[in-house]
Amino acid sequence: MRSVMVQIPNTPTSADVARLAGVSRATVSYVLNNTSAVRISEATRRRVHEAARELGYVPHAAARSLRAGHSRMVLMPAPAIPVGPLYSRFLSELQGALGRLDYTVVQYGSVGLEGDEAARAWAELRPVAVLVPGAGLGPQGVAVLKRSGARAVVTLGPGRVEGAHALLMDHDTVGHCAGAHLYDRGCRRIGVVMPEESGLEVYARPRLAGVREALRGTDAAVMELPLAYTEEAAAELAARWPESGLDGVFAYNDEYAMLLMRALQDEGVRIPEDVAVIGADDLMLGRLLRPRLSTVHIELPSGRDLAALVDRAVRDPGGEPEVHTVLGASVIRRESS
Amino acid sequence: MRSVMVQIPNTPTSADVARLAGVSRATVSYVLNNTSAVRISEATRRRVHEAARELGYVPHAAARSLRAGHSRMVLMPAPAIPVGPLYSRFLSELQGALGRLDYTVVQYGSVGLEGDEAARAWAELRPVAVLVPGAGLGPQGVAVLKRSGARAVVTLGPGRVEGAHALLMDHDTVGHCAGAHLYDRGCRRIGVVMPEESGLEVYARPRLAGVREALRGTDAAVMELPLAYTEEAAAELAARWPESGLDGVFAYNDEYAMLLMRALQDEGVRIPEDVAVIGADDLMLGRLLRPRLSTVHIELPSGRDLAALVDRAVRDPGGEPEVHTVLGASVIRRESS
DNA sequence: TTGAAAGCGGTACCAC
DNA sequence: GTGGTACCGCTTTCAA
Repeated sequence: MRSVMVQIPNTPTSADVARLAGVSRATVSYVLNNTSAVRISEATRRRVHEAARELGYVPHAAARSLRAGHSRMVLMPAPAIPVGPLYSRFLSELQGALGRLDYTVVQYGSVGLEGDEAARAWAELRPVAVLVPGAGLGPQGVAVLKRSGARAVVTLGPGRVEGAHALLMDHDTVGHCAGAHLYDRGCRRIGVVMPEESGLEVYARPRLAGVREALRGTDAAVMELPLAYTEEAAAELAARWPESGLDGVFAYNDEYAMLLMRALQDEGVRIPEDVAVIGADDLMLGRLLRPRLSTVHIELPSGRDLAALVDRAVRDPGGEPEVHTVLGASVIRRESS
Repeated sequence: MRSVMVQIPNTPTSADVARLAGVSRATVSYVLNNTSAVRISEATRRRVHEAARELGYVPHAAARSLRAGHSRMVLMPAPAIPVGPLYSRFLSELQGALGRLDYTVVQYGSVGLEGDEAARAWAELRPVAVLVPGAGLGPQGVAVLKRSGARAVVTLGPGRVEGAHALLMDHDTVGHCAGAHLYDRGCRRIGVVMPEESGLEVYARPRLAGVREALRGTDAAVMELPLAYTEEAAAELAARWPESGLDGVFAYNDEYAMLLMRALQDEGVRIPEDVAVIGADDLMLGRLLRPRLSTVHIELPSGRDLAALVDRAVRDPGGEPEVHTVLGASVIRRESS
């Protein structure tokens, strides 16, 4: 004896609530928003709440923000590639922190949209703030967003963009750490793994540059090692290893390091005696390898700090763009180097 | 000589465009939306486009959908825990497919919101469809969403919910595969790793149940092995291994399998001679372990199929909820079992 | 071919 | 204390 009501009822509006409670729409608004500037009798309050509950009334965010002239929506593009536990934690923390500040975090599925074109799509939602990881957003994009009401645009990536706040996450540092470490360990012919998977160049290039920089002016040579994330590619690379004469390698990250280490070991190359290996990201799996993997530990900014920056920027949109360097990198030496 | 204009201009509206182009707002709307029901002279078209470009006009999505009475927004909760490459791929594919069907995919940061409470928050955005992975959404939540205009609610998880379409991803199957395989390999005392990390019970419990089911009525015994994702916890578990008498273990997934294998090997337990190990998810790392890790390969539904389901449901909201079983599982035997 | 105007749902000012 | 009402930006009928 359920679902006697087959007809899907229209979405209830505040007018419906008002009618059912026998009051005006204004009163409904006052009650449901606890407007302090106006006093409503307890009896009326109850009637309104009761009516809203009965109808299952849910306010219409679009109507509200249209009227208010602004929203509390913080928009980020949804990551297109798998993100590791590090970044994932950071995201959760950020969402939690922004949520506590009463912002709504929304990740926009921007598959197939590029840079400033994406910015237009985001701008249609009139977010109060936009957080953009990676490069790809240009000054034009920032301008579009600001003109459409975004009070804060924050980039998280390698460089700063005119008009936007920046959390500089310069992966040069990561490569620099790795390069310096390998050099200290006595390596003079150093390979740097460059993943062939698309979407990773953003991190791979700066890391390579960092290694180069760390070794500039020394007697060490740097060699790029393009590598697809497959056993075959790794085996092929390992087969050519002896003739390469490499005595050290920065494997881009721990996962590529594991792939490469396995291939090298299968080939009879000894780690670290024949070649020192270091990864990055300090993933659990590095500790589980034998020899244990040396790695560059990366410290992302705290989600709470970024949330605070966003809030500050929203409250004072006129302020100078803040620029913070937030990517900490430090070598964790284990057994592979 | 840049930024002479310091004053932040107000967000341009279609009225501004109309004024600049010397036409009415209606005409602006016609032109920018390519309304076919009405013919606008080429000259006017150009003037409007020109004006829009010059002002950097971006339409206001909220106003538009308020007027239209519906949006093209497909909402999903943003994952709170790190997602693996499998699910990540699935998400990208889904976003791409929905994007091609002209939907906008938005992931709502629902950190700290529970089930039907979250549903209310989502409903405020008046999405045309809602996709909810996992359990946690009850019939009430579905009702709230539908009443607020969602034309399709799809759950992706272990069970179905009254009123919602369901993509049944029953992880029992995964455990069942693993259990049956271990039994076939001769195991009779079988351990099942239960991750202690929160958020994973949703998958762990059904997988355990699947193992139990596969072994029901046989002479094999099943034992739960709570395990935190740390080396210490794994070492402790491995230390107690001999007395446990286990000869087979389903390690929840490949990552926990790697953790456990390492601890067991460090303890001198031989794999697969002393104990057979199988993981799940068919991650690359399983192929890199020695012995190579047997695993349960999991087949998620195609993003395109789900996108099609959503589109169908949106076009025909009255239709019976579709229920599909979409989780394929098959054992990939390698060397660890 | 173009314009005037109503109205989507909510908020907040001003009367009563 | 409560109600009437103008208005946020956009679409779409109806008239001209």
